[in-house]
Amino acid sequence: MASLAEENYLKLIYHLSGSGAEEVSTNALAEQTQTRAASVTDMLRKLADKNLVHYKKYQGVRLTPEGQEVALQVIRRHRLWEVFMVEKLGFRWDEVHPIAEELEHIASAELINRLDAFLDFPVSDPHGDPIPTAAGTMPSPEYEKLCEVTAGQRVTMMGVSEHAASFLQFLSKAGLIPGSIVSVLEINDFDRSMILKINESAPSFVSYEVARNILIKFSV
Amino acid sequence: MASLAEENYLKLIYHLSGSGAEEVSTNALAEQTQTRAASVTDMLRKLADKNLVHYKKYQGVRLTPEGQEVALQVIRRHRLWEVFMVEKLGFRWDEVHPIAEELEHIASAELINRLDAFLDFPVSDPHGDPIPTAAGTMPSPEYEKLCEVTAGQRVTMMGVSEHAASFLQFLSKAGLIPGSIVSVLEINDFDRSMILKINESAPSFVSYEVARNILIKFSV
DNA sequence: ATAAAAATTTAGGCTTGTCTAAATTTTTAT
DNA sequence: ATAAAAATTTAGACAAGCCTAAATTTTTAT
Ligand SMILES: [Mn+2]
Ligand SMILES: [Mn+2]
Ligand SMILES: [Mn+2]
Ligand SMILES: [Mn+2]
Repeated sequence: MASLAEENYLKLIYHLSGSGAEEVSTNALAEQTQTRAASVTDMLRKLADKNLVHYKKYQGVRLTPEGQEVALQVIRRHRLWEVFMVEKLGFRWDEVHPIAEELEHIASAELINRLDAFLDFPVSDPHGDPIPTAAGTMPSPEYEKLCEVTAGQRVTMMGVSEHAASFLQFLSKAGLIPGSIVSVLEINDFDRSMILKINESAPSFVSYEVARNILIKFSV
Repeated sequence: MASLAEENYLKLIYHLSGSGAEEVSTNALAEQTQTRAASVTDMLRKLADKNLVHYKKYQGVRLTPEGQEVALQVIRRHRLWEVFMVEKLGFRWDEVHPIAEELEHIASAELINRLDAFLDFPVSDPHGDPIPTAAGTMPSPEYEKLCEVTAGQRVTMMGVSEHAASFLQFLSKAGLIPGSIVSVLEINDFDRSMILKINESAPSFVSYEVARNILIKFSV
């Protein structure tokens, strides 16, 4: 039904709107799609004609329920393929995103549901992002940012909010991957950098910029 | 490099040319692609400009070495995904072709080579068709047609030369799948139909039309 | 050897998704 | 409250892939 380009726009609108909460601007979409604002305007009109977005000229855009459903399906496919590539094919978590960008457009529901079962119904992808259900709902686990943890606390690494390959590679090297147990040994007041103990290995240093992009939950 | 449409043309030219042996006509391509001859002509000019086919007006088309390499890659991807769907996801062999038509266009070589390893380097797909190597060569096992077997002989079912879902479903019901051991009990001279014993089950009847599309090798 | 038939190509056009340049609307700053 | 700046839309264009209708070339049948 929705073309590849349309699916990409819908997915992007979902992400940029904060899961559908706010309006998304034409320029924000143009920046992320690597296209020009004029091209975005054209597409928004088409999506509005198909009832996939609410769009009023100059007023930004948001997903309709139909548009959100398409977006969530695409995100579900993307994240399941990422799990497949990491868990079954042995890819690293910093390698899979660009390939998932292509695989996410293979539409067969039968394929995706069987893949889901084959992977044992994972609830999150290799980066800790939740996987929408077949029924089209997005689980929203409540994680904190590592930068908000106080010294002396022990937390579990749950995911990232920044997906750049270089960032992910840095985290792997530090042993900071989902599931890692992290104790905050020390926080430097001046720049909010942290010294962490990760899974019983030697203490390591992370900047505020890094800590801000790590999602954690407090260990019970 | 090659677009999705281009990949489909190249793959089709490969198949219709008998693995590159003969020239393919515009009309033959138009019929299979469900497009008009005029559209095929347009595409052939584009493919010729990119040095993927040899094309002379009114004289038909054949693949260049470059074109053949692309075609074999696409066929390799198609067949590996079919193995994946049947072996890992539990699809039936009559269900996977349309989905593989989409998956075959995901280009990542890394993905395909890892998938190949994950599947234990299969040499043929669920229909018995050989899988081109990563290096771009097509294995060509030499199979006979079941219709050429004489009464009393015992053979192994190796594949099919007709891929229609209805045909594949019929074969499954009869237990005629790759690997089955088949003894030809009787051949009816009049219509060349056969009575077979398949894997020790009760004798079953197949028409010449069916036997003609089953590939076998003689058991050693 | 020719005329009819079949195959193929050319000409002109359409849709999707993109572009640049120009016009318009909204926002921001005085 | 305006004027400048920023954001957005409109206008006109283009490539990819497809279409129909008409022209051309090749093949087949007399
Ligand atoms: Mn991703
Ligand atoms: Mn995409
Ligand atoms: Mn197939
Ligand atoms: Mn295809």
